Amino acid sequence: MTERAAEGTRARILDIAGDLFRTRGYAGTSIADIAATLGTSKAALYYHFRSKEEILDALLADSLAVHARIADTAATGTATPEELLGAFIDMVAGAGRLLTIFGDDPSVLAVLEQREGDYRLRDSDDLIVTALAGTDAAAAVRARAAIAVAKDGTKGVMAAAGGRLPDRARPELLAAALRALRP
Amino acid sequence: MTERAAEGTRARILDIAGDLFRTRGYAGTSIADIAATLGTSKAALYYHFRSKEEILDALLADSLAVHARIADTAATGTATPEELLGAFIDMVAGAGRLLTIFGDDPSVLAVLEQREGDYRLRDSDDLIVTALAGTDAAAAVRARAAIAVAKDGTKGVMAAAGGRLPDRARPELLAAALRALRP
DNA sequence: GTCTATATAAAGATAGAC
DNA sequence: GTCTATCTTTATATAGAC
Repeated sequence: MTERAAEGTRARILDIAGDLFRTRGYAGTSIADIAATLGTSKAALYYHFRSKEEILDALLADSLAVHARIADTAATGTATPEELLGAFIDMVAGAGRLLTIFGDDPSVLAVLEQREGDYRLRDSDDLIVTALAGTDAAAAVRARAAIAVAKDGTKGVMAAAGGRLPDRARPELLAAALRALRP
Repeated sequence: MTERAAEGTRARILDIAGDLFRTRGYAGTSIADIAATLGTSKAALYYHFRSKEEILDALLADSLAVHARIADTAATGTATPEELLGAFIDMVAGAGRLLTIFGDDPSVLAVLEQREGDYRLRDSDDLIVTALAGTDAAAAVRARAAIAVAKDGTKGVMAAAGGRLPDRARPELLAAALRALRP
């Protein structure tokens, strides 16, 4: 029963931290901020997580895994542009508040890039550009345009719609991304 | 001569701070970080700027003005989509390292949004969407897709090209943005 | 204009009681 | 599991000498 309660508290912490990290940034959010929103003391937080960075890791794990999987798929060359760009849209839409954290926050990217041997976000973006564009420079520009639609366009639509992606928006975004991709 | 030196130092501080804010985030960068890169003491910084936030303001002033001007132009309804989207590309490309600061950093947006009566970044984005799309929902999605290309697509191309926008890339991005805009 | 030294506050994190 | 109290480090910012 206590174990169950701990699970719930842990989830609430992640929920609150995700919100705060997204709106104030990772570096701009303190443990005290999270504890205050949670309604407990700072020490209570440290029962559930050993550090602020561990909270960040827990939040990023899923999103990073999804991103890596898309990059892997891209690397094999078996996926169509529709599938790749659609996967990006679904990643942003599905991760909801979580995903947007690491794409937008330099203080998060700084933490990730400082860890050597770790997963490289930018590298995997390059992989996907290559999968969409090959080696042609102009095609690479179009590929980055298409990715911008799938990621940031989706994010913009979600923000304007109050945090979720309307059903009608997905095909519209995918079609726009594909038009951006093809001359 | 001292006055001139002060001007130069001030510019160097802005240059360094812009770099650090961009890579580590505003909240993730300390005055000590800036002073260390500058090669002086922290106290020396406070001769040129009264606070860390004043440094941010100095960096943001130009970019915010440009963004507001684009929104104003959009509001009058006199500009074509080509002109609006081209202006966004030029804004990102021209501001170089500076502009990307406030679009990417939640800790910067938190500072800006906390100041009431101040310029609203998100509102002006909505203005531009309306100018590009009118009231139709599907068209609004396409407008956000086009803006994503102009802003984030440009940023992505610049990052891949080492920080500047290649000549060939501008028309390619603009064309991609326009294709995203039109069904 | 830049320095050393320091005031003051806030940060991350831990100890030990309950 | 959560608390109060506290340690340690780091942050912003200032005082006053040079």
